[in-house]
Amino acid sequence: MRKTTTQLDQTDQTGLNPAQLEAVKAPMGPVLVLAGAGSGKTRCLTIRIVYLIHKLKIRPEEILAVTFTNKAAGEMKTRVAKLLGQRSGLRPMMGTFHSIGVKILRQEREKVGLTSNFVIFDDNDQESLLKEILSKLKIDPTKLKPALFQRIIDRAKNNLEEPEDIDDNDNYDRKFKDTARLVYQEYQDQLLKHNAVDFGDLIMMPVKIFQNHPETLSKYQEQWKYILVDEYQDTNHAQYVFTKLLASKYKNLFVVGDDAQAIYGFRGANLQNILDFEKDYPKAQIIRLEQNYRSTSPILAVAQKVIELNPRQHQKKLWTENREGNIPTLFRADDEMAEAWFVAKQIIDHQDGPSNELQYVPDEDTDILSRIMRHSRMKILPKLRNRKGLNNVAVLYRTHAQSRALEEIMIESSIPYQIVGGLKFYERKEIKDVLAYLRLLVNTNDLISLKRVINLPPRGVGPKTFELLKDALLEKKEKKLAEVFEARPQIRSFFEILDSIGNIEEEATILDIIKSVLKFTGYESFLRDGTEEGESRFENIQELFNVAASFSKLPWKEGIGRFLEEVALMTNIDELDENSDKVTLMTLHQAKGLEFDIVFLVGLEEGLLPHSRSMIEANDVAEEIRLAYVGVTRAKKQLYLVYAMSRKQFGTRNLSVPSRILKAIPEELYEVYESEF
DNA sequence: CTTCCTGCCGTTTTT
DNA sequence: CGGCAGGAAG
Repeated sequence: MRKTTTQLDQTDQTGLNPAQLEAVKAPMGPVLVLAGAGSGKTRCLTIRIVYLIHKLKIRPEEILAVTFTNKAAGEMKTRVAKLLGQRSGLRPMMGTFHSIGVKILRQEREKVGLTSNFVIFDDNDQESLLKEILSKLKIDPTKLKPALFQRIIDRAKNNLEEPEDIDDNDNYDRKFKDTARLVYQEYQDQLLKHNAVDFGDLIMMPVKIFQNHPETLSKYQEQWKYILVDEYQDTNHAQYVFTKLLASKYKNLFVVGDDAQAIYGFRGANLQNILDFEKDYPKAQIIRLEQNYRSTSPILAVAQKVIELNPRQHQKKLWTENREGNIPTLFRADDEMAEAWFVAKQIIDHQDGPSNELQYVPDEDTDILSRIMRHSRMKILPKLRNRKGLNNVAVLYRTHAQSRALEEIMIESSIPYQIVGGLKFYERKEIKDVLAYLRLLVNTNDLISLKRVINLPPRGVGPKTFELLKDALLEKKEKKLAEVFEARPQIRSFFEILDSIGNIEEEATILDIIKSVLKFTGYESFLRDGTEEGESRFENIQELFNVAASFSKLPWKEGIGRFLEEVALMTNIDELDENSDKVTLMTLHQAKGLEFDIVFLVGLEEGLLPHSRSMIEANDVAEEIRLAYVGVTRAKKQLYLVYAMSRKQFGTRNLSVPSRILKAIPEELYEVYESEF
């Protein structure tokens, strides 16, 4: 016991201030911690978990902690384990709403008509399914696009509403409302037939189960008596109801968030959830954390001006004791290449010291076209020599498309970099093909996967044959199926191959199975067609083995199930490797919760940040401002603000206007970087 | 059914 | 500029 106390005291002494300590030790009941950027809110939440276990002697398995990403959950798990020491036994449940939703669904699947080994459909699967439904219902997909229905379905599930109230599209008319309902219904039916769920279902279905089965809700209320939620400002309505139901019995709900950092409105996040916390829980304790431990005061001064563009939400003013610090730098680039060039030059200067090699000799003529053309002569970049410590540097942008120019220059100047997101590993064709084979293996109802792989390698199955096959399978008509097999013997052997793989003894590992699939289906030889590209695609699959290997201790069927689940719920940010010495390139959304010594915030232009699509509604612009605020507050020591006077998009060059966000920052808060290039 | 080519359309942000 | 859907030819 003595040791326990000492450990917690040590925890307390590692720099928690009185306000943070108040949060960690808040009495049981509803608690809202309103915490500014860089105030250590996630840390408070983590330490509170340890406090509950150590000081209050709460059993770890009675604690549920919800994080925003799997990566955050992983970090929290590591930290909690470390703080708890070598204690054996159970751990608190930590994960995202989605990963927790899956766990509940696995337990309660029969209540919503799912059977074991159901699969999770991602956006692409969703789109394929919707396309089929639209053609079946004779809806013109050029007029009412599958993407529109995806939005409707998402919104309905996020808000736990009927799918009818979408009005943000010029296609809207009276008939459309009925169509939306019809498509939604058919879509849900089809999902069930495929033994599949989508992302929205992972939250919505557990909520429905809780609502329809009080005894089940009660079971989970008893299981998790202590609930903690991080990034509460980004919860949507379904997640809010999910939390509220679970917490309604014991009301030991501890939520942490910052309304100034709410950036997921487009995904259904409802800022009102955090603003109304006091209304929902009248006895709630509100704790404010306003001291910032991350950034220096010149950076915070900029952040403050940015967020002041928005009307006041919760009153909060950040402050820091880090008075010293470099003043942020503003750079006006001619175009996106010059912007990237500036980033690279700053990194090289920082790592290797300022270099004269870099001097650019300007032309005499100063007209805009000549300046625009200059980047063609900027390619004289030295190579980076000192590659240590690059993981402290991040380049943040609004859209993935902006990464291209940056990437080019990074390669040219030998700056190691990692791009988070964009073309995801798991979105590559060959990877998705292999995953589809695996999905089919554990869930023969997954016709979307069947469609994907039945003709890989070509087995003479086109759309027509596939329709016949699908009908035969759906209606379970042996005779029809026999006919199809008769016409296309290759289909029969395809199923025979899958069958024989499916009958491999239980002790086989997931790796054996993947190898068998690659070999016996002929996919491997199909992929390795002798071209260099084929070989590199095959290498990607090799990489998949590394991930799958961590499931090789399980019986293969279970291993594949877990593997597929992990892959489906994996996010870009989970792939981020902080220990590799590389500059990180990512979107502002992905940067949430992270921090870097040096941050470049690029593309500060009207139309990009705030994004043109956001300017239709004032509310959406407010979210863009918060996004900029998130970006600025990622910087610990040095902040660069960059914009380009012209930018190429869709192959044509456009002149751009500096962002209103820049205009909101008084000139004395930054220094302008002057250069001839 | 497969392959190859043309032309069109598009880019917010993601669990 | 680039990805991909859809059409024509083999």
